[in-house]
Amino acid sequence: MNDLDLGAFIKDHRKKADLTQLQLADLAGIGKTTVFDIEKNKETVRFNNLLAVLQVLNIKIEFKSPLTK
Amino acid sequence: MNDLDLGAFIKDHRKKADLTQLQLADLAGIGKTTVFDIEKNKETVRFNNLLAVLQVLNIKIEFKSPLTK
DNA sequence: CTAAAATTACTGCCCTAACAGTAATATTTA
DNA sequence: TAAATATTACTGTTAGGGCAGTAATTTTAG
Repeated sequence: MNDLDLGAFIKDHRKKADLTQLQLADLAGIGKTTVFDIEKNKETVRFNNLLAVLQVLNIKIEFKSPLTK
Repeated sequence: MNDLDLGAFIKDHRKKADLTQLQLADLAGIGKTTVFDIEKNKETVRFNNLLAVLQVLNIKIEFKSPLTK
């Protein structure tokens, strides 16, 4: 599917936002362990936690199919 | 963020693929209850389970930020 | 180099997502 | 219409994600 390294992508954006993992976790309202897991590409994280992180970093998520392309 | 109704979006694609929830669940390797939850927009589902469903339906996920736009 | 900060890693507990089974509705088909 | 199928809903059990706390390692700042 998307072989993008989402963890690295998020980490990069966090750095550019000048946030530590703990700060990002607090802003997203989740635990620091979860932020760490997400940046480590742990896919078993809950979708809402991932969304919370993306929202803080102003990253939008899009879904595309051959139908909607 | 994306105020798309992801559940309805997935359901629509499942219908177009002519799959029942149970068939989709089996193809994705997850339980039928989880498919039901996803179509009901339960955001606390695990990201990997959502990805499995998207993959079966040939839906790609993209992440966009003002930086990568 | 040294000190401070951040990241990575591990632990144990709690909570709940995931699941199969079942049943009640809803929808589709004959 | 009735029968078959699919969806929605609920339940009890189980596996593991989430979390704070802690500590070790790495990175950054002075």
